[in-house]
Amino acid sequence: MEGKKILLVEDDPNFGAVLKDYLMINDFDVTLAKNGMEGFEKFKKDTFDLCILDVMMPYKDGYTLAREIREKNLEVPIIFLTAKTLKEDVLKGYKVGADDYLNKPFDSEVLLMKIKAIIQRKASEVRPDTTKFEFEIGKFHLNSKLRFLTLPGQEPIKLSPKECELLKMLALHENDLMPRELALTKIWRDDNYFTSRSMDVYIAKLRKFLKLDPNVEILNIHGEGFRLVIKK
Amino acid sequence: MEGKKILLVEDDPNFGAVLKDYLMINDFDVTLAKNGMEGFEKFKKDTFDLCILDVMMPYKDGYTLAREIREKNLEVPIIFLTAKTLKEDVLKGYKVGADDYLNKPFDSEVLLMKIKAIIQRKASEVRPDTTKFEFEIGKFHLNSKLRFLTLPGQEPIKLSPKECELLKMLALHENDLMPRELALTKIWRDDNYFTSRSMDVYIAKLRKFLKLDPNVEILNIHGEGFRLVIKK
DNA sequence: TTTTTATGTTAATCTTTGGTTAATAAATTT
DNA sequence: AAATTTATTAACCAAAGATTAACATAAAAA
Repeated sequence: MEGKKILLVEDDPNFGAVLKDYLMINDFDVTLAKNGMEGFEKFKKDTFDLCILDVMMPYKDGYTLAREIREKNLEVPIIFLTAKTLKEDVLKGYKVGADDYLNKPFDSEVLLMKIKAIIQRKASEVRPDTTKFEFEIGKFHLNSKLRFLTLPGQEPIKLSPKECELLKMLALHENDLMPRELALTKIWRDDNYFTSRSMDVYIAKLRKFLKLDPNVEILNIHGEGFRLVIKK
Repeated sequence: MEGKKILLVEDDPNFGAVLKDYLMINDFDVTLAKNGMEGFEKFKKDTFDLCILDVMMPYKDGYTLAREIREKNLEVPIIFLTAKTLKEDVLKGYKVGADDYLNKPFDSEVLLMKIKAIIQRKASEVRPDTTKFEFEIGKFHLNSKLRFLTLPGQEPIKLSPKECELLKMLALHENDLMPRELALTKIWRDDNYFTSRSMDVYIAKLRKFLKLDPNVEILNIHGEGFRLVIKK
């Protein structure tokens, strides 16, 4: 149970900091974001065991964020925090795929118990690969479990593990920056000159595959990373 | 979702009857017990998809009942109903292995949502199907109990235990990835270089058998496992 | 502009994994 | 105990995958 990663999205800075500290004292590795936007950015850049989302937030509320998170990851447990006790809100939360619901003010010990129960449950699930593994990339379809890339009417292209993981990571950030560092640390598990060059070789390979659809391309953002653009 | 069996244990006859009716209107098959004792008797006599237990009951309270139920069944989801909002009670509930917690009076629609969410979740958990022993594999028929692989008009092929288990595991994952590791841990009960090579030998044997139907083949997914593809 | 750094690309090399056959060992049956 | 079946291990080769080197170009910094 130690060192499980929690993404905490809470706009109230005081409450957020207190809750973060409380969770960290209890051996969780907590990342705090102060709004939905930031929360989603942080979610994309790391892998979490649990998300705790405040419902009421400016710009992007907890439900919207939850929906975006579910698009990228079908299994990560989500707990909502809310000041409101409105029935509609609770229902909305469950519909979006919440794992639990907690009214503010709540007892921190209860939250801790819920967190433990949920993480426990997820761990004990003998799971069929429920992580997202199918992606639409322009006219392409990527199945990252069976590792192939298909284009209607075409013979499927078999992908190597690295090709596949890299393309998947690009797809998870579609039309957005996929930082070099992210791919290197996640896929190559090391970030140095050589792994970086290796990744460039893989980018070239993917570009060759993706040429078959002129609306799809991988752009470089100098010094930052790559961007999979899909023109519609 | 229809026809799921719910065990409802509630000592208040009025409330119990109303809740039972409400759930039955919503297509659940509800068994009502009016105390912990009766609840446990009924639990043992049937198989339920969910238990809803009132916490405050004479003779045997909800927690005690939950513990007894957990002794018999580690899987079945349990929801507690309670009039009290005491923290200790909620914590106690989670410790006993509750899936959720609901304060009375509660909104029936929220309960319904929770029930659906919980049953959904359980349904998506895979249970390895140990019972199934007959498989159609292209033109072949596999009986993994008698360890026969038959092709219409052909002499049945006798399979050795390992051949048979491996083919069965492939068939259970038909057209999908059967991870190396899975077969090794389940069939060989060990995952090392030698068992892995042994498995490769068995894959070769199975391929030889399966050659008789050109629409069936075992593909390798490099570094991951194998895939039994059946072209239709 | 010049210099440096980052990226694009191809091909050669190295490493890991898998396919296959055959030899041995272990278990089961006769 | 001999024969037979089943399972493991070895050996060798092929294929797939990953890295590195080499050289080119593009972008940013000096």
